[in-house]
Amino acid sequence: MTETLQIASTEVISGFKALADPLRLQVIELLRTQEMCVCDLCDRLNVAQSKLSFHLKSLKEAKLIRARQEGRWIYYSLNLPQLVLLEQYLAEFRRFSPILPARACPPEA
Amino acid sequence: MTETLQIASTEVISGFKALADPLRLQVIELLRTQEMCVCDLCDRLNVAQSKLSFHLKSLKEAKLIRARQEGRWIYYSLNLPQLVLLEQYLAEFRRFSPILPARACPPEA
DNA sequence: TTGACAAATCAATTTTTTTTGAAATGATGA
DNA sequence: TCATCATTTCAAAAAAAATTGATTTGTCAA
Repeated sequence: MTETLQIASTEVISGFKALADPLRLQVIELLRTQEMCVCDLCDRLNVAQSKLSFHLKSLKEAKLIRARQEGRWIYYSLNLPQLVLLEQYLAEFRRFSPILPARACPPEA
Repeated sequence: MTETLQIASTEVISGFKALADPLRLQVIELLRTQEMCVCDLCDRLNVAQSKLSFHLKSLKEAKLIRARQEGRWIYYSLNLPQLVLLEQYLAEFRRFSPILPARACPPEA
């Protein structure tokens, strides 16, 4: 395996972006153990529904959650594989990082 | 082990926030294999120095990188443990997530 | 000392993201 | 068909983050 300069994909970036907000992270954590409909999430997070909707959209676009409609309700659930993808992106750094040798900047003339 | 509702720490959030930008992610990737001084990073990323400085600060505040001064140069390097912390935060989800059972919203009267 | 250079800081501006409340959509059951 | 309810969408306002160019800080070497 060579250098593998990982051009971070848009997916990775939008994933991190979606996780970079306390409310969205709380949503993710609530969905950790079970599917939930919007009204439940609203109640538990005590947040206006249109606000929540906005954040759910961002999580969904980042593919971190999935939506399933059932009658008038929409159930959201975690999309584990996408979280795993981000986890693995980070794991790469651990995998192949020399012990960070210094490197002289002014090219030793 | 019980529910372990992980109140995502500020550290985790600022970590993800710092990673949620293409330029900052590129910095992280460049530092993956070696320490680098600001001028090198500037060159490689072809970006104004004050702009880079702004982003380096955000990465540093998130503890994802460290700075070491040597003469007039400042060398930046990855702070692996902090990346690992984020990795582990994500790993938690994989560890303890039931296969996402549905849950009826209108409490079955 | 002084001049040159690396890097950080600053203030002003621009861009992006978030919040808010109101309106639209769409499914349901009477 | 109609009223109701869950949710999304929208437009305007507010807040936060990023960009820019100029200035400052600090270090070194002449």
